[in-house]
Amino acid sequence: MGVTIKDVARAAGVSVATVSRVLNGSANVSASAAELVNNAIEELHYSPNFLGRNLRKCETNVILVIQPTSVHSLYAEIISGMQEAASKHGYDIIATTSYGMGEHETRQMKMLFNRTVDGAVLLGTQYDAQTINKLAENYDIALCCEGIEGANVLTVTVNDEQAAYDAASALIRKGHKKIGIISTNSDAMSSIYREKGYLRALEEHNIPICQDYIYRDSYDYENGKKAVQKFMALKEPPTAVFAVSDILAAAAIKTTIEMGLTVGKDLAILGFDNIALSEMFIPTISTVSQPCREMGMFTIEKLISNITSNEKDNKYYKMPHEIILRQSTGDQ
Amino acid sequence: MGVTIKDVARAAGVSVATVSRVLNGSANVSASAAELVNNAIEELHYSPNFLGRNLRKCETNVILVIQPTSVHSLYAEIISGMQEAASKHGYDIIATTSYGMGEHETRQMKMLFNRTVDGAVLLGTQYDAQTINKLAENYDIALCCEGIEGANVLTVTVNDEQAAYDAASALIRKGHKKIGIISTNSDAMSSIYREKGYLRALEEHNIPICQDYIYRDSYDYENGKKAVQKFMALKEPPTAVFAVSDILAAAAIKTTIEMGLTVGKDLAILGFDNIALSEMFIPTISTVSQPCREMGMFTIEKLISNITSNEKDNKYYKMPHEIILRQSTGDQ
DNA sequence: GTGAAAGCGCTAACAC
DNA sequence: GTGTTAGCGCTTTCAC
Repeated sequence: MGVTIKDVARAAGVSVATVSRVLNGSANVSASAAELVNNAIEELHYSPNFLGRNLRKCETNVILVIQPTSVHSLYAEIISGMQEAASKHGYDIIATTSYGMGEHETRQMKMLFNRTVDGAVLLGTQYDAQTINKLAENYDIALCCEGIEGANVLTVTVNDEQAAYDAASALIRKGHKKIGIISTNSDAMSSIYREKGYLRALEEHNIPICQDYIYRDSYDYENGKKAVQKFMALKEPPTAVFAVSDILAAAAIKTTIEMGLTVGKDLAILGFDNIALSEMFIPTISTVSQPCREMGMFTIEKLISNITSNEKDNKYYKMPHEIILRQSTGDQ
Repeated sequence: MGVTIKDVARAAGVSVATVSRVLNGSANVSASAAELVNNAIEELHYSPNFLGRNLRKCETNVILVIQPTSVHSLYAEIISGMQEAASKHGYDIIATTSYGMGEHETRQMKMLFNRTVDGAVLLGTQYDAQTINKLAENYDIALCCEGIEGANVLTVTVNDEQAAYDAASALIRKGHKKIGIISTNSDAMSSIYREKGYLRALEEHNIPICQDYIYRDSYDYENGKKAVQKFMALKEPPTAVFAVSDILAAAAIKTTIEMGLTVGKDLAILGFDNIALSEMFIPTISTVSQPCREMGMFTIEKLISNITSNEKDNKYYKMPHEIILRQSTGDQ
């Protein structure tokens, strides 16, 4: 093994306690002793072994973030915000990817159980409310981006229902009456609530709901294509489409163009997430923007506060969204 | 603190050694004792504290991966391959993001120095060869995707020079003689070698090199735009462009279209990386594909072998690339 | 202001 | 096959 606190103590001619005090910035150490210690540290290239420290202190100052996928720049932004907030409090963020698979998630969550990390944030999870609630009894966890019905745990998301309502309303305001939705058949709350918001917008504007205008499948890129193909084969195809993700919107746009139609004119398309792609795409994609960095920061602030205090905040926080109209709805 | 090995031992009526043996699958334990222990573990919901275990064993079975950015699906793919290889050997991968900033990278590398992880992979680093070499004396590290001139450490990349040569040659084979390159002014070896490969292709095909056809700036999306604007303002604009990244290529494509030109016809554009975007984009982007998953897997295999053995493999491995021609070069 | 020593949870020699 | 025990590197109480 490498050089330990003992070696430093010996080299500096002080006790390990004094070295430890210097290491931890304790006030009770004389300037002369501190200098001896710091010189020894320098000389020996000493770096404290955190396994020892963490074991002793029963804390690691590390927070685990489990993301369902890492190709999604949405999560990258959120994690970036998390990192900023964490470092402000002396914490580190480490990220793993579950690929939406429970087995991976469970394996990664072991870092929480085996005390390798102090807390965990789940950006979408395979666990159900009951499991989450049981975990939350013993560990500090938070949900971000994706809530779970019945989970009594710190949660931070946008108001998906309202966001989708606003998105559909924006399309209605542009004169559309035949509006399709590309949704998912997953049991993800975000998706369900976005569908609800879409329906409420139609209802409140006295637009009859048409089941043919509702397409449900997985989040996969491919399904944006299938949805548009299905929609456009209808006798009365929609003139606008709301997709619950920008990836689906991108696929929808691509398919629309391949059909020889003009996006934003023949068919308006509006997505969700405002990922990097959305602004790069041709045409640029209208979308609902989530305050990613802020959500990440807020989640970590709250989680660290839960970790360090003994009164747990298990509230459900909803952050403000924003509708961004670009070329794919004929704007800009 | 939670329940410890002692609690389990007491509950099972055995010693901690026996519990430890069961935990670690040691053969020297009777079936009856094992059952007692397993029951106690179940009952108490015991999960071993890895801080204790890791401290004792001087290993964590965790490998740190530092990526310069997390919005890049290229890295996501590589890390996915790493995860697959790691779990095969009972290791976990944790990822952090440096945002290309040395201070972050240094802070994250502390996990290596303080023994929180057994090894580290750098997907592009701010460190210079000298620093890397010094680190490599005491720690197991690997470079993936981006090599460093003079670094004597396990490195896995594609053959950037040859890949760029092949890319430019593909354009030449399509009849282009006026070929621009959108490169970077960073000191990243990948970028430098891609430029070299481009130059060699022109030379070997007796095409004179034109300095006006070489645009250098940062990797930022914006610069793909600027490059095309500069190229197209020339008296003799290029008919093809090779960009050292797909992001730059995407920007170049977008700008070309905005200029009223047809990509693949008026201007052929070929990128590098084959990220998810490249196939989604309109038009689809011709590119050089790196074997991301394989590179990730291979890097981890080698790194774990370095960690567990005492003869270090510090070789530089070059993985095979592939040229993929799509719509942006007028193919498909 | 400083040192001695206990102990965090675990593994692995060693003894039986 | 099982238990006792030392000790991994560190922090922190307690004495002085």
